[in-house]
Amino acid sequence: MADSHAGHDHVWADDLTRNQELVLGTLAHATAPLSAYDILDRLRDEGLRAPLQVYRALDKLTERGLAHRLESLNAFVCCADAHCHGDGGSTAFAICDRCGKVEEFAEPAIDSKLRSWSKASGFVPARMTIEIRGLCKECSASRGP
Amino acid sequence: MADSHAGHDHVWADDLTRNQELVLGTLAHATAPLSAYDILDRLRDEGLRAPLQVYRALDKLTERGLAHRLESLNAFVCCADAHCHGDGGSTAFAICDRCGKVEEFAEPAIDSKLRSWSKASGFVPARMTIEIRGLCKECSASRGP
DNA sequence: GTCTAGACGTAATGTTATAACGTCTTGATC
DNA sequence: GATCAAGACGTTATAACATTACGTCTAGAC
Ligand SMILES: [Zn+2]
Ligand SMILES: [Zn+2]
Ligand SMILES: [Zn+2]
Ligand SMILES: [Zn+2]
Repeated sequence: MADSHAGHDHVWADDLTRNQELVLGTLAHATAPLSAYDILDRLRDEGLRAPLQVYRALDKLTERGLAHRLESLNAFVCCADAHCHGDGGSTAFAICDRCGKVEEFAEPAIDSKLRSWSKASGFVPARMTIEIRGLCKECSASRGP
Repeated sequence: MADSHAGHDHVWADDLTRNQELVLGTLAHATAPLSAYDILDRLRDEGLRAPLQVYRALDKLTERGLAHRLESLNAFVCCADAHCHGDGGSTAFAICDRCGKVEEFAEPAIDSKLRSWSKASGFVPARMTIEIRGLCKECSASRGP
């Protein structure tokens, strides 16, 4: 095969490897966060056989901000915010415990509060995790007032 | 043994079980977060043999706010803030990637921002995770200007 | 005394993540 | 064009984290 990894249906970046594209594509089509093993299962037909192939791709994708790891779930989502990639600001996630839907949002005021606490404490931040678990609008509506 | 589990050196609550006291005591004496298996290893001499004994105690302790789970580390710490226990407000953690030290702090403004985002979005929050990874004051000082 | 709820002990298993090794491709350098 | 270095890749094995399932024991309610 001369032309590598053709057949994808969206381009996120021009220099992703085949495995990275496969993993990102899988995340993009998912409606809920996927664990690395979920992703692996969905890519068996594409030839992936080992967890490490997925973890390596996820490492690169999260480094570049094209995907995010949800720490409270040990799972991954495709970045939903074009402005988010690599702007250094922290991103927050609201995760529905019932349907799995994830909303990615930025609250600059939160980021700024965390930074000012850090500055005051002498702590040098490298990475921030902000996750809310609960019920999304639809799921809470279907459970009573 | 008539009098159950004597010999501890601090009382956090009057109704902890023996396993819960052992686990909380272990966390209280640690200088960095401990995984469930770390805790288990330190309690072999007290008779604990299985992970579940530790996980069950941790579940109860975290429910009551006497210990906290650090999601980005899959590890646990003793609660460091007497005001924190069960006040419903979210607690934030700054975790040093070099020495492991954890600082627990409350930023009501952050909590309030997250709640107002939730209200505006129709999301019903149940639990919030706020963790900053980086270098503590001492560790960043010993690494250059 | 009987019943029940909850903590406990144990074994087995499931899930998430990394270590260690060698190969292959690509692109720079000589 | 040969050599070299960096980095993606494939594979196996293993480590680290967490839960399911089942039976026992005790304390308190009735
Ligand atoms: Zn994003
Ligand atoms: Zn939902
Ligand atoms: Zn606390
Ligand atoms: Zn430190």
